[in-house]
Amino acid sequence: MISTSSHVSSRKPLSHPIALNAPLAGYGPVLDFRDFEAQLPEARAGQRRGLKPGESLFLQEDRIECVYVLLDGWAFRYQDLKDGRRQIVDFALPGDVVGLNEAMNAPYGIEALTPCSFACYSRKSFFQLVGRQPAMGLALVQMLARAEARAIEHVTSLGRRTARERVAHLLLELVTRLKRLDLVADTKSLDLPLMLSHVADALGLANETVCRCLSSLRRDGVLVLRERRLKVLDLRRLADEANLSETEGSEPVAAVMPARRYAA
Amino acid sequence: MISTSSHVSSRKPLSHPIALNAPLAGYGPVLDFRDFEAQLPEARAGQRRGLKPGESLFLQEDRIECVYVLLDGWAFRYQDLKDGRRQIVDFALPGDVVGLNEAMNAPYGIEALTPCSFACYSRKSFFQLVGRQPAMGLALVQMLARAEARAIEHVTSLGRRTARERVAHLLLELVTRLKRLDLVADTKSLDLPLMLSHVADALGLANETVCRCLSSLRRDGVLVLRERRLKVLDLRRLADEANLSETEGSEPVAAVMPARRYAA
DNA sequence: CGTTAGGTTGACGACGATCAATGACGGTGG
DNA sequence: CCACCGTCATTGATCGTCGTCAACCTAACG
Repeated sequence: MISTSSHVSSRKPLSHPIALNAPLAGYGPVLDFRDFEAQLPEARAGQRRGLKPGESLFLQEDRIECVYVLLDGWAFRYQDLKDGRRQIVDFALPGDVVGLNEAMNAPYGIEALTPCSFACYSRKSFFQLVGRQPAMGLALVQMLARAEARAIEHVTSLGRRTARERVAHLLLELVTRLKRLDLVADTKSLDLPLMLSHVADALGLANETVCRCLSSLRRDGVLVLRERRLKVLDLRRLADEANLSETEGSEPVAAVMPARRYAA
Repeated sequence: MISTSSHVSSRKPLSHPIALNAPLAGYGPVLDFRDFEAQLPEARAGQRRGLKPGESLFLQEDRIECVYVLLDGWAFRYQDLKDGRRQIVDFALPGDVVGLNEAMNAPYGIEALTPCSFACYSRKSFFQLVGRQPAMGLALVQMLARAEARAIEHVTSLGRRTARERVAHLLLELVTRLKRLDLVADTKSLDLPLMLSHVADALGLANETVCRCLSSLRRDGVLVLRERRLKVLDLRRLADEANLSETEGSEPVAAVMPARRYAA
């Protein structure tokens, strides 16, 4: 494991529960569906579903009836090939919604990376509830937009980036998302509940290759991996290593990462 | 070009314009947004935007205001890296909607592959119109679900399939989509307005590699590429070559492809 | 005709996969 | 407490797929 601890701190609640006039701009305060859940009257709260690391929320091919909001923990979506190889498609972090726009049978499975807690809604009640909270409709669109942007970046990574760039890019993405969610205490140090095999399966690489890339990034002073805890020493460098797309370079990354160089 | 002709036949209208009680099942009759457009009273029709092959609807990084429905032609979404490499993220076929859930700035550009015609709507009026046509809300969700499934397959392809498998998989995907849209006259022969470089950029390969894969698939009797027109000789074989995901094998593919073996 | 864009084929090299051995760590049971 | 085991990380050696470079071909077009 890159990280020993498989727990993810439950975050602090927002100061004011829901910003009703959230700006449409993509990079305003983050609304996520944990707020949605917090807002609901008791009776409306979704049924809970807890998962231990390694357990599945549903399997590829399962008929899925529900929309799930990940309240706490990390999970991932994956797809298996007939020949047994696995591809991790996306990581789900607290606030992410899964099972939203599938047809009948999910083309992927969901597996917990840490202990997870999901809220489950029938499609119907989910949309009813969203309809009742106008800000949540907006949040939903924003979330889908971010998920799609990530999917696109993922395709680009696998298609056009070297192994080292892919690793750097994934780490950068995760750091960025965690920051958005206020899940990183310290800017530089964070727990990723990932094994080499998860990173490898996400990036279309072999475990050994990921290991070598991490080692070389460490040798080059970009990060430290000690006692199974990842410290990013130099975010700017990491971004350089990631060979970002033209869009990525500009706003979102910059907005989330105050340019912070060597000087501690 | 794999295909000489860059025109795409405009399809026949549905016999009955909109099936209001479309089954929720993913594989019922295909509703697409060309119907939506056809249904609108004159005054509501979106403004038209025509594109010639190679022209862009918008560029990566552009602020996009509109939702676009592709009425006719082929286009593709792409992303450029800082070092100049390009990745094609997705192909858009008639009936596809683009620009739907972006935040402010598109993380990708759109370029026409054939002469294209788009209908443009402001976000607001698009959602109003969709709200007025209940079946279209359903169609929208189905379309998004299919697009997401494709994105996932794309990630899996790039991550875990060999060059040959990727090429077979892409061809299969395109054949399947064209059939769904009634855009293939003959089962076995079809025009793909693609150059090697498009396939290569979509699959994260070099032009030469794509060329070699196509040649070898031809040698092996899976397809024919004569006078720049692609004929698929053996869909079943093609599906075998594609190393499908566990889900893909079953329904959607099978439903669209009547099992058709060697015997002509 | 010459020019150009794109397709095809071969030779070669590099990046990353695979195979294998070893190390580090945690858990379990004697 | 220590021996044993299983899981995962690490490192080295070798191999294969695919990218790169280069030459040539073909078709379209002025």
